[in-house]
Amino acid sequence: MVRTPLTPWERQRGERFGALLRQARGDRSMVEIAAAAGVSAETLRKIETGRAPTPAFFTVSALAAALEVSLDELAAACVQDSDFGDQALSA
Amino acid sequence: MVRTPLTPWERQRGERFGALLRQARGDRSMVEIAAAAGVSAETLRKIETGRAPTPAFFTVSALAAALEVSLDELAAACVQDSDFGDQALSA
DNA sequence: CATGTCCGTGATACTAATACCGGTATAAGA
DNA sequence: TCTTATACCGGTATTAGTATCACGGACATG
Repeated sequence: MVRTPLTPWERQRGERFGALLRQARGDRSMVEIAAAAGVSAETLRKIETGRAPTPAFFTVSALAAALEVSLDELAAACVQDSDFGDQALSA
Repeated sequence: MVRTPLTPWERQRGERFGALLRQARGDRSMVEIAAAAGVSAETLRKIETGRAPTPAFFTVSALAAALEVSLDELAAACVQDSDFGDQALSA
């Protein structure tokens, strides 16, 4: 095996991450935010639903800018409630 | 064409991003930082050399945590000197 | 009721990220 | 000199992100 498949923990983290983005989006439409971030609406939808659990850094950066949220807060919020911050280290 | 290939601008942004990470790493070794972040040394090297111009968000997040740098500062630093901050927006 | 629009979704296609392997170069130390 | 450690490079394999296409539901308007 060359590329490690995503662990269940990583997928759960992706779901939490997507939920955070959806919450930050509020009542604004997906296409509006996606257009503002320069990504396709389907990509945003996959990230929000957790079907793209590990999106690209600059994609997240653009979305965070469009949503006016902090990247550090996003990253921290995805790990805080799991209390497994170093799980990736043991893998 | 389904997935848009990386533009030259995106590759240059990746090079700047990698240079920032290398600068933040200082004299510490790649394997040390890579192990602390939970990624392979080859991945870190590719990101630093710009051969992986759009790394995953959580990969960058783990590296930033290992390097003790801010994600927001990293993202901002990659766009500041290019003066094309809204290039992705017009796409 | 028919039609058009907007939004979200599922399926598919294609590119890129990640990891492992081997080889090479350079520098420090025994 | 030989060994060791670090970093760079090329190739390969596999998974995953992203975009385009096509579909269905909601909602308004004719």
